Amino acid sequence: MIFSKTFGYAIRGVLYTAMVSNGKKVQLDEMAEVLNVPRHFLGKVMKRMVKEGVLSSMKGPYGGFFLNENTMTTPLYKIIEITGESETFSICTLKLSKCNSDNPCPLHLKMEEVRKECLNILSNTNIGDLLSKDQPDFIQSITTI
Amino acid sequence: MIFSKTFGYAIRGVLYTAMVSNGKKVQLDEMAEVLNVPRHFLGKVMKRMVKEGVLSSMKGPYGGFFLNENTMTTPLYKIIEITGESETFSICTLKLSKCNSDNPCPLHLKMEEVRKECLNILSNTNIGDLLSKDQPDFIQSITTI
DNA sequence: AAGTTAAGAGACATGATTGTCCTCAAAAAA
DNA sequence: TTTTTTGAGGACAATCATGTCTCTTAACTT
Repeated sequence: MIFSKTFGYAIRGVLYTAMVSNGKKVQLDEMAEVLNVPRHFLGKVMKRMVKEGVLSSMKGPYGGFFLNENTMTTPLYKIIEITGESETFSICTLKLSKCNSDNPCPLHLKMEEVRKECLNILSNTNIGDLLSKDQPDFIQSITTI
Repeated sequence: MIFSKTFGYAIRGVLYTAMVSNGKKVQLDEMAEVLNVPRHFLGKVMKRMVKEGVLSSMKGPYGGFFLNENTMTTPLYKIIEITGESETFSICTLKLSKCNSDNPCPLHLKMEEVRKECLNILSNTNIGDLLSKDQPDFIQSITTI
């Protein structure tokens, strides 16, 4: 499954915030540098996360991004929605808009199962799940591009 | 799985050729019109199919595209390769180039299985398989956009 | 041989995604 | 209240996928 770069940035941004902020807030500058992501672009991505309630932010000195009550339980699919990619799971592989179960293209059935499996993963995995593994070099795994 | 429009055009072009050509050849003009695809763009896609041996073509009057000994046994994955999308199956969901089984990103394991399943489908399905179903309105299913 | 028909191929146009730059707004510190 | 720090937001640039236009090349017909 190929999703946008934006999706990758979003996940990594949220995960990084969750990992390093123990009460304190994480600044965009730090985040962009450590994640090796264009700062202003990341800013817009994170802004959308905040707007949709996945994360919170505060301006001014000692401001930055921080977790809220939703963050850990946000399913990855929610982030797919926010980055505008939920159509991924309904768009026909051959890009036929009229393709569906009743009028399937020749690839429809075979692809349907893969699509569903992927949708299941993204719906049933949340941010907390990604963090809860005892991966010693977790930070490294999301910052090494 | 989202692949390019180009991939969709390629598959539909080859399938259409296989369906309507009984010995005779299929012209680009007809194909583009029936498939509802930009003519010159489709031309370039089909050209690549010919260059890679998936299909054959002939210029001049009564020329056009026609099947060859490879067409029916061409796995869909071959067309993925031709349209330059084989990286789909190795690119990390978070777009981390260093992500792999030894140094996995938090999503790596979960996505790996989906990716493998999809790769299996595309490797084990060929053009002939897509045609062999007795779908009465097959042509309609690949021409109705 | 000349004309016609079709694919091949290059140059350019458009649109979406990604990336950059500069300014604004809010929150804290001085 | 002024200054500083930080995210928010708009305008624009670069890149890549897709689409359009025009000319060239090859094969057949006359």
